[in-house]
Amino acid sequence: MITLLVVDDHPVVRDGLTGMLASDPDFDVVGQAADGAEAVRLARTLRPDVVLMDLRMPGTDGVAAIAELTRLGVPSRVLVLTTYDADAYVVPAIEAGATGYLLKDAPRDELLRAVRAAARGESVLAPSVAGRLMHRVRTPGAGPLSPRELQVLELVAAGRSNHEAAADLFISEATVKTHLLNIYAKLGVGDRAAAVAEAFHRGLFTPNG
Amino acid sequence: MITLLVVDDHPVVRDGLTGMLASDPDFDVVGQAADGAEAVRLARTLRPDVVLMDLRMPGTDGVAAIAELTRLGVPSRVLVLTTYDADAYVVPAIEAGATGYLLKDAPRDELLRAVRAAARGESVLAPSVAGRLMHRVRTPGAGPLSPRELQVLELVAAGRSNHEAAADLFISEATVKTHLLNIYAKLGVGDRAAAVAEAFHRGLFTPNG
DNA sequence: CACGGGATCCACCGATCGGTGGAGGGCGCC
DNA sequence: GGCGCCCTCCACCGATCGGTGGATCCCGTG
Repeated sequence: MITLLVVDDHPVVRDGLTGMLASDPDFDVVGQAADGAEAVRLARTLRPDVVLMDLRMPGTDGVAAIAELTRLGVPSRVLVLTTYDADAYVVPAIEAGATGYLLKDAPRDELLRAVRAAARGESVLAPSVAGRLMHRVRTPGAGPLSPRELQVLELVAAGRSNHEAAADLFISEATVKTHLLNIYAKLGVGDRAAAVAEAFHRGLFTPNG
Repeated sequence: MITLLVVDDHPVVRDGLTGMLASDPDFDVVGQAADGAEAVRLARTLRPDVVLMDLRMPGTDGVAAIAELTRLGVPSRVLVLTTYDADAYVVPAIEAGATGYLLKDAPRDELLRAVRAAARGESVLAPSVAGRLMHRVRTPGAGPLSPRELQVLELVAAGRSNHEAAADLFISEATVKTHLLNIYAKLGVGDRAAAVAEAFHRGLFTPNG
């Protein structure tokens, strides 16, 4: 018997997962949470075998929740289940201590197999996610953007010129340009427009009307 | 008794919706589909009262499916249920003939109420979606990008210079610049980087690793 | 302590871009 | 036919940007 905690901000998905898992007598969903903070609270008291965790949630997000569980030494295995397979989600989630990473378009039986595997402590990765990880280890110099670089890129995406961005950050325009050159190198692009596009592709930015 | 067709490419969501609706004796889920083409096929034969339709799906997407149902004169009401509330989805879906537009983070009871309302032929809109529509009517000159403009913007997002983009499209650089100026005006931005960001925000571009 | 990395700054140059103010042809709709 | 929209093209200018090749400071790790 495997006990589970289902974490997702969409009620539809929570119910879907719970229902799907309830159809199998091996599984017992002992709790549900709609955000990261609630997830940590419930995981600490319920101590489920597996936590099915979405990443993008209002308030405390999934990665922060995973890190917190790891820090607290909660023995539950965390299986990430999300729609997004962007770099910016995959790597931090695994670094934070996730046991597996699945995408929501996974078929029913694959999900059930993954939960069983996670309960045994095995690592389960969706194919595209695995590919992303391989690519990551094979690309050494392409580290992530520093916080400052991300700030600069956000301003650029907001239409600020180098000069304006410098004023916003209380630094010189030269520094902004240096940051941008480093950003281009890290993202493998040649200008600010492509850098913004790449930031969206990597999940550094999230589209929000 | 309200008959329903559930359309979503995620098995988890399909099951979640079906389960949620099955708990109420007024509803009867008579079919499920994983993409737009299947949705049209099933809707024609099953003739459900309401079609719960996701928009982003592999193959035929939701908007195309809605348009096809309208064209065929299928009497089912279509209630869009998706994660995305970007301009580029909302307006086309409603133009295509959707009766309502809900977001997946809607609570359980709101969803049930919306389905009943849709079955009666009433229009139901999520608050943020309604806001978008209001804004749309209040902003007259801000029409959508033309196909050509979208092409240009895509090239710019890919890091092409005006000169390179012109070569790609077999037009002069002057034309590319004209298109870009029109794009800036339509998107309400001042440079190419901000235009790319705005395109992602409006759902004109979709992030994809 | 030494090393590396992040953040800051400078001067200088050529290339590119944003902006103006036009113009003409084609297509669909009323 | 006229109107509007889309696509196309031109010349010119100032502002901005990309790129080079440095430099200093601070901080945390080994």
